[in-house]
Amino acid sequence: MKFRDNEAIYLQIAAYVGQNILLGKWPAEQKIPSVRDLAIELEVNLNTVMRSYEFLESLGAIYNKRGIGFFVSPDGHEKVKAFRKEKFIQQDLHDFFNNVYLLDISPEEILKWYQQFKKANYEPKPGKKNENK
Amino acid sequence: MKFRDNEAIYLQIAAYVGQNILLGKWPAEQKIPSVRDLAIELEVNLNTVMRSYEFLESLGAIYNKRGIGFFVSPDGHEKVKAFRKEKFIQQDLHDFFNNVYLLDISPEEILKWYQQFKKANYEPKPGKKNENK
DNA sequence: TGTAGTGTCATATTATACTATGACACTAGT
DNA sequence: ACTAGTGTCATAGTATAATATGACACTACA
Repeated sequence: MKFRDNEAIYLQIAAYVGQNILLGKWPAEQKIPSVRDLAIELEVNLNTVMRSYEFLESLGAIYNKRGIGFFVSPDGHEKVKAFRKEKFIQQDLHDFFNNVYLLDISPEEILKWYQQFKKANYEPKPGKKNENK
Repeated sequence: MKFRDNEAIYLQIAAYVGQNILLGKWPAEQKIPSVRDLAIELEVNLNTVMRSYEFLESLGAIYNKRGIGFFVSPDGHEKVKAFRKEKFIQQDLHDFFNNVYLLDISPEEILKWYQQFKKANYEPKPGKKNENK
């Protein structure tokens, strides 16, 4: 997996897991990949994934069954959403608006780009099957 | 100065300097604070500010006069704007839209918040003078 | 010609993230 | 009972950011 260099890898992995929960790919009570499997899949160290899971567990988004693995909490979806919204409002929004203002970008242009974004990333593509992986 | 913990301090300082250039507070050919002065003002180490200035110099936004100090490049405004726009388009925009989609926030709400942001941060406040510091 | 202000360089130390590796205990299923 | 899969713990090593200091060369100016 490709990682940005401006954020800790374990937080990007937590965001990746959170996104799968938010999108419903990993529903409540479902087992998520083991720390070893996800480490191999994302090509990072086992300890790094463990740090991500510890973080998500501290949010109450996932929980652990001894000897078995990690599972999405019954209210995992809400927990992830609450955390992301908090961060979004408190941090991302201000920086984003500041850039829009300083770079002199019109709100209309932003709206247009957003429509393109949705189409490109979340529109059902009729010709494809098995988008999961 | 308060720094976020999710981005290197020297980059946040570079962004701070860049913002002053974009806002016209520090026009072309004007001398910017010495590494020592800015280090004291922002309560960081001298070396950290030097790293910020090296970075901005590599962008062509500022340049150095030996023994005197750093100055805003003739096209410093454009250089800063080009860099920020590139980063904005390539990195920030996708994450922002992704959050808007996942958190189910309406574009109309974003627009409303943006108007509030502009009023709160960039509207001239009649009662105040000497906003610089 | 001092001297204060400037950037520059070198070294050492601390903290954190990430990696690498080995060992251990718990659980499920054979 | 054995075994495979799970999380957990401990230790060590590497890289980077940030700090703390001291020393040096250049420039402007009194």
